[in-house]
Amino acid sequence: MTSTDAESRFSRRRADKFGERRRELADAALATLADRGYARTSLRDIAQASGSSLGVLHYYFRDKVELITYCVSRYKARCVERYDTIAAHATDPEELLRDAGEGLAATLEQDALLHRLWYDLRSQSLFEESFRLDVADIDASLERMIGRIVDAYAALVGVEPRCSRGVAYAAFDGLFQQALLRHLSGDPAALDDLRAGTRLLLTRLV
Amino acid sequence: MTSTDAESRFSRRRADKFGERRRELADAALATLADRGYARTSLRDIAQASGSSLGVLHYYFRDKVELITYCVSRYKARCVERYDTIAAHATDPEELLRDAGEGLAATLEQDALLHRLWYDLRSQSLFEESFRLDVADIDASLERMIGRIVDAYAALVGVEPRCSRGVAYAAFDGLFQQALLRHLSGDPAALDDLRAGTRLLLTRLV
DNA sequence: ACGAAAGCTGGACGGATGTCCGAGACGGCG
DNA sequence: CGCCGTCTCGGACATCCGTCCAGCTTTCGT
Repeated sequence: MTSTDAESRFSRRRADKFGERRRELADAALATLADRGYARTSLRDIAQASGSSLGVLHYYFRDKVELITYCVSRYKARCVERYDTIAAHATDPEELLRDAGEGLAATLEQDALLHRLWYDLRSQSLFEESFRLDVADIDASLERMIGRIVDAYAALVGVEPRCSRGVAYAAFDGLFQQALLRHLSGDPAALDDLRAGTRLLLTRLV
Repeated sequence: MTSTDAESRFSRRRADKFGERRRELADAALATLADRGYARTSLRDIAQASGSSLGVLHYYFRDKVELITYCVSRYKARCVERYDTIAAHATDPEELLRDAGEGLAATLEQDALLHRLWYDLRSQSLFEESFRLDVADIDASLERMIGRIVDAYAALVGVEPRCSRGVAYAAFDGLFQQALLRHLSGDPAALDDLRAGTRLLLTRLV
């Protein structure tokens, strides 16, 4: 055990400043990651953007992998929270169709860079095995969220969903990814097409 | 103009050994990219894997960006060719449903690493603007291919497709991407689920 | 108020990367 | 054979990266 072992330092206290600073640094790192992308973000970028230094990063995180992993797991929490707000509280099918499309379009517009980071990290996980577990966790939580919307719509129209959650999530994810691509390329119709596509997929898949 | 300007050297000849060697090197580079991923591939990796040297790469390509861009455009040609073989020649709907699912599953299994590279490059294009045009070209050609399958199926059952090509491609792409993720993670059911998902999407979307 | 622990700083280090170049090898033509 | 343009090699170079550390300042318990 070296004197810079983050683990032992952490366990030495209760639930304190140390974890708080870790979260603070991780959030700053997340902003930089979202801005530059995984492959182009160095520890120096993160340090500079967060107003700290290289030493601080290594003081709170054993190495870059631990930092990124911690960032991703925190990012996951944000994702789930973000998507859960879309869990439409509609009382009739038409309202839910509108809410679902509107929710997806809203998060696409507001958090475009975070979604971009998500697709970046998911692609990286195809090459870097150390990311796979966290990525699979996020993917599963997103699948559950789409599943809730599909189930809710099916219940409102009084039928059972006619496709698996996996297929439904895959289709919506593809739709969302294409919309993100076009939105970031400056296509003004991307958001409206996402709304229309959401409505179409939802009515056809259940 | 320096003595290493690939452009002028190229125009100095007809259509000759120079272009041929470029293609040869680009194909070797493509294999390395597919193996290690964009972010983890260096010029030294490419040189070593292709049995050449750093100097040769810089002799035939001005810099790394030109190499990668040329690789991607060549990769696009492969992609289109590959996907065009799926253009099912079926004579009845049931046969096309089977052929389409079988074709997607076959290319997913045989060319998994190339498809992985495609999703990697498409993610990178969200950050690196210089890739966007080529990526958009590939995306458009893939959308056309899915469109042909959808149109063919609709014609065989005697109706007009009930969704835009964009939505259809987005849904199939999401399905394929999820299948790739699971296939590369060792999920043995990924291929069968892709076949089933293809059938489901095709019948629901037209 | 004092000393120890925690927190932080800036830079040093070895290694990897993209770029570039000098020198040699190859191959066709005079 | 001898020459010269084409091609290739391996290394030099500056830069950037992740890691690590010696020493400084701040915080806090006693």
